[in-house]
Amino acid sequence: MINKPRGTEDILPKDSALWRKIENTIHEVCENFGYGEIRTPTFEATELFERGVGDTTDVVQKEMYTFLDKGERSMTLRPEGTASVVRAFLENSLYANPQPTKLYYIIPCYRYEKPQAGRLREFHQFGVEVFGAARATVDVEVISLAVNLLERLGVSGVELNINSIGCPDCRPSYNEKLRAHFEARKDKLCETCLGRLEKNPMRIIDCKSPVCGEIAQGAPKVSDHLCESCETHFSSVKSGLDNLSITYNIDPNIVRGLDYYTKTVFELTSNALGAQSALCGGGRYDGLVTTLGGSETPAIGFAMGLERLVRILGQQQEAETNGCDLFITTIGDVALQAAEKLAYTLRQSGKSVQIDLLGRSVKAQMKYADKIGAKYSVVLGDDELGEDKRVKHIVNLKNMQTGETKEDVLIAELVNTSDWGTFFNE
RNA sequence: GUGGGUAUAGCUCAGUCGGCUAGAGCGCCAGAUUGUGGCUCUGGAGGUCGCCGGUUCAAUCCCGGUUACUCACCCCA
Repeated sequence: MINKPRGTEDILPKDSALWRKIENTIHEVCENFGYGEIRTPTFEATELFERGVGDTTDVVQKEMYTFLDKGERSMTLRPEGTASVVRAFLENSLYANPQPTKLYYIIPCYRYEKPQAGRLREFHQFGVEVFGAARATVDVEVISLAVNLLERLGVSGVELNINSIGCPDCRPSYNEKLRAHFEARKDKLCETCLGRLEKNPMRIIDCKSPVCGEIAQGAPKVSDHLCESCETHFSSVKSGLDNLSITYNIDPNIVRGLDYYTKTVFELTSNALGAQSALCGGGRYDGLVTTLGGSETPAIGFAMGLERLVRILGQQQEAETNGCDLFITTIGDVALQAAEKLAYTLRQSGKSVQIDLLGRSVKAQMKYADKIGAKYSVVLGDDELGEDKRVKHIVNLKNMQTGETKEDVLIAELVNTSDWGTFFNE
């Protein structure tokens, strides 16, 4: 017996309806907001993520599926979507189109992590990226898109948390103050935080170790050290959200684990998720396009975890059965041939029809029709076939919900009627 | 990568203070007079008791290891 790889999931027919509903809603919302879908490769040159995501991050340092291809090139299964989209934006010169460029994607991502509730090695993200627009209006639009998606899906109990983490103008001086603060207490910091001290001291604030957390309590806050431009940007974002009546909390501890973020960062969390409560995370990344070799281009985006969304919605609602419109019960092989033909005709015209595939008794076939949720059924046997074993064109149509039977229905009538409920005056 | 919990039928779980052919409920399949489902009844199939090793006359049960699942930490969606 070969099992699925650790941290992967089979999505079975009973769940795929919910997945499709989510995906369809995503396409609708993005259409309404004017975003175009982009599809990029599942694997990319490893260097793209090292430079794009940042080589100080855990994602790059220890969670990537990296391998050498037959040409000895280092390739990596994408751990997230943003770096690829930026690469595609530059490689396809999308900046030459009318700006801004508004993109979205639904993709599988791969991270070598230890699986847990809401965390898998292969998982799916819905993400949105906007290039070439620096104003707070975009931040608000992007956030409102995420909020509206959850509204349309009927996800409840979600909180929006926002913060600003500054820009290349104000971050260096803030980082110096932070570094000074932590440097003085260096001996108490955990090992990972010692590494962060040099490369990215802001991430120490995020550290969950109790000692580091305590030291971080007294650390200077980003919000008190924003430059004027970041300050006004952040307040525009806030008033923009107020304008749309979107409620939010300001959470100074959101720092984001990916190095590329600047200014606005935000996340949507749900209390229905357990420890991995983040449903959606994102923010502005004005420096990333330059890092990946493009000219200076402001950008913002987010990613939403689809498995986490499914987890919430799966708790909220019953899975629908796919059912079928008509089950044709058959007696004997001649009748089966007639049934195959009738089923094929009806299926061609868009009806969902099933026939017996196991050669079972009439009773067992009816039982099966009931179990799969057939709305109507007919029986095809000698009585319907006539003397020359050709179909006489008359059947009894049974309404499986009410048990009512409509006798002597012409097969032609059955084929030509779009709603069989009319046979029962429904 | 670190820590806790769990591992017996397709599913949810009993159970054996170590001892004859390992159980229940649900599900699946079949039957309850000949061509009609849902309720009920009867029967059946299905388990190397996660895997390897140790202790023992004897292990599904005790011990060690291992793997998987799961939850949490870290990190993140």
